[in-house]
Amino acid sequence: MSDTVRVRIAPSPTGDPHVGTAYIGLVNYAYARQNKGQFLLRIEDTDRERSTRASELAIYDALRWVGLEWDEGPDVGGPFGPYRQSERAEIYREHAMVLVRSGAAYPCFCTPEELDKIRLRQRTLKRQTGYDGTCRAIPKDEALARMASGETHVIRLRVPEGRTTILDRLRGPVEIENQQIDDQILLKSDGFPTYHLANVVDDHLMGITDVIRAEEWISSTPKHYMLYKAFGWQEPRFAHMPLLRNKDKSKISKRKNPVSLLYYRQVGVLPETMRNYLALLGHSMKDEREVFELDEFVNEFSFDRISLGGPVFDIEKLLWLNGMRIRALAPDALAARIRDHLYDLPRIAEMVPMAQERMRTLGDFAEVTSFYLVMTPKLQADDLRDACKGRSGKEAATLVAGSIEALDALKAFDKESLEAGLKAYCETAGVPAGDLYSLFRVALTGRKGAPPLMESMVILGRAVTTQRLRAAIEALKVLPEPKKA
RNA sequence: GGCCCUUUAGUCUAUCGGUUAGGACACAAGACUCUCAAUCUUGGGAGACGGGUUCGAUUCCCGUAAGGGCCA
Repeated sequence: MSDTVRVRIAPSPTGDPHVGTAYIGLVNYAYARQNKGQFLLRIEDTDRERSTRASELAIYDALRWVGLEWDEGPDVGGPFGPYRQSERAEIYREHAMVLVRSGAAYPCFCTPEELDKIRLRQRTLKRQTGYDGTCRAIPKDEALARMASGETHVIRLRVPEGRTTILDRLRGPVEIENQQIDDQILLKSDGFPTYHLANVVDDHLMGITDVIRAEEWISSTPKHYMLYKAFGWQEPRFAHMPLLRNKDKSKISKRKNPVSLLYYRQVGVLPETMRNYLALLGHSMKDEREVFELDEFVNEFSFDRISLGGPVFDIEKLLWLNGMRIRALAPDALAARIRDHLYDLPRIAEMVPMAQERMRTLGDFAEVTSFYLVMTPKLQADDLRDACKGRSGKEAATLVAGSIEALDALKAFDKESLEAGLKAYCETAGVPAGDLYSLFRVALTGRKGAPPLMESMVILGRAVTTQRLRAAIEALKVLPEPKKA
């Protein structure tokens, strides 16, 4: 292993770029810079169904926005590429074969039906479920021959007896019985690798010295140790950072929190606030300073100063910090930032079609479009009440909640998709579309009269739209019942 | 269900065996102010529980509980 520190983040390009990615990225970045090492970005797009190019580009955009520059990656290149897993399929296949030949892995020919049967039997016997190892016993020659004949198979890791002890820099040794670990699938029947194989192979081939990732991976680390051992490779050091949490302490999720970096950017959180705030979670500076710059964090970051309780992502404190940082800006600098954020021409141009026919003076533009720009429109109880069209607040809340799922299911967030998706939802829910739209209008704009809905949603974007709908659901749930006339 | 991780106020955290348990957000009160913010001052609020170890535990060990993650 080389002396220079090499670390990486490896996000999957599915959905919006996530605050968790920025959080882990920040720590990796700080560690790399502090040690004069390299910070790499690898795109884990082996899930061909869900990975999109748009999402990959959004990751670049969002990570650069928070100020994390990488030394090697799909877009900037580097000596250890390609850095996109979908372009490395052959490498994984070859490595899987190495393990099959050495006996550390074996092909499994069991069909899904057979696996179901195994599971069912284990369940009725109240035994631990998992692969029973049927194909382990197939002699290597026979197995190789069947593979060569084109018989459908996956490749599984032959998990040895005994126990595995991993070393986590933050927790010390963690021990686990190998029995707990299933014979992992390394290569799927379509020839694509699973996370574990791809991850270990890439980390090794890319010279990664330190794996700093989220705690959710800690229980798969023993599998990774086994793989390193099977290949005869030195494993990197591991550090598992605490997981960011929702208010209810569950793993941070878009159902309960805005998690898209794009959301925070759009709403006007400064990038330096975002990285400063993330640096406050799970780590503290020596003098407990809370407002500081990236380079200070790079200097002071230490694994010794990490606390392991999963921190709740608190938007209140984020906004307080943002206010502090806004006030600390020189007026000229702030002016420029506001101009870039609010009055950049493409953005205005997007809103003009909504505003033009509603304007008598130029100044009216500010009024008409204010709800696009504000972080949270104020919701009047009366307006919500009216928008319920006779339903109770709770019923309306359920209706909106269902519509969010319909929106989530949309691949594209454009006018046509929105219209089709919402219409279909209303039909299955047995609700006139107009009723839902009234709720949407108030939820999204804080007004009863506003520019066209679908277009407005497109301008607001997916993250802001869903966040506002969720806020409206909360308001609807506690909506006082109307006084009986 | 099995395994693993975690545990200081509503939230983020300091403390690396001896402190009146410190700071920050939020909250409350007051000051300033045409108002609202901002700012300043003040206030309430914490070591999950039970055992050990020790002269002494928030701190070390064990158990329980709770929360979380992963696997199924």
